[in-house]
Amino acid sequence: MIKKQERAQKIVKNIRQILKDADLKITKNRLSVLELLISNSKPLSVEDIFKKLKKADQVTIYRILNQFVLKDIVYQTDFRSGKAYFEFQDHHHHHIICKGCGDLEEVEICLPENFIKKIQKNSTKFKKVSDHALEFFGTCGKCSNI
Amino acid sequence: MIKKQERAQKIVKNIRQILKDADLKITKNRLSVLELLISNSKPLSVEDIFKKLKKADQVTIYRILNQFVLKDIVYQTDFRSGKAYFEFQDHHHHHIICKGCGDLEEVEICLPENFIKKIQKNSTKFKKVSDHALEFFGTCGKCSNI
DNA sequence: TTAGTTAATGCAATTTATTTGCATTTAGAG
DNA sequence: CTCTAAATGCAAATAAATTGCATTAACTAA
Repeated sequence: MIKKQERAQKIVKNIRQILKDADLKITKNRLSVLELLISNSKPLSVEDIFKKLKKADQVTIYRILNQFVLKDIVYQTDFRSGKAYFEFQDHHHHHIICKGCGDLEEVEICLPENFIKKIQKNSTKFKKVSDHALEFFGTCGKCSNI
Repeated sequence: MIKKQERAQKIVKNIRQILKDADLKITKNRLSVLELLISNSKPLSVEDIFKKLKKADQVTIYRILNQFVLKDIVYQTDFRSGKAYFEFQDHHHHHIICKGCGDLEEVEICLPENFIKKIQKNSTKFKKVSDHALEFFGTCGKCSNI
């Protein structure tokens, strides 16, 4: 019990610190959105967050997430679904998404070191690559048996 | 002059063949959408195509593009812009997109051979990875000087 | 601790992207 | 050339995201 409480306090403390570090005011909405993203390992849509929180307006969630993305607190991805998904980035990773059911799995492998360097070298317009989106698509076990 | 005409005829012939191979009826709209995508090297949005063609309804363009994607004739990407972009895929490649102005450049490098294999091996849910989206983001020369 | 300023929020309305329904037209098989 | 099913255009609907503005809450400094 104590352990769980301590852990919870630690997380809350971290969340506050994250907001402070990003020069964002500490508000109830920001805390709960960030806490939700941290405790959920999967990417969440605005709708997902709205349904789980209930107290915050959908517009506020949009605004908070856009700020978080600008401040590099959360990572935004699209999975060819027509809407944005958001994820807390404690470690860089990618996903495989099922074309059938949309289920997803984390992929821990990332691009080789020299990959980005090579791209920067070969580019005429770009000197610096700051970021990349890499998503894999496939069919999961369940869907391939249907 | 003759050369240009011959080339044009050849392209048109190819376009017709592409549609036939995909079991799609040859219609004026499909021909012009596909021709536009082939002659343009850059990914185009529905709006882009609509403005350039003028004769086809926007809804028809949506429907045509969705069919083309299903038939693997064109490739759909999002560049974190909130709308879909479409590109004729004569060769597999990726892009760098400027965070400032949205300008983009093709990237010819692709994932190493063993990369996909490794992912399939490590995955618990997925046996087969059929496809991937890889986009790089950065700041182009023009925008980094502003 | 409190007053004051600025930013955050909620609500309504709008914009933008995409999809759907249905009547009309057209491509292509026979 | 005719017939049928699919393609198209138009209107309307749905979905995702943004904007304007009045109200509220968070931080700063006294």
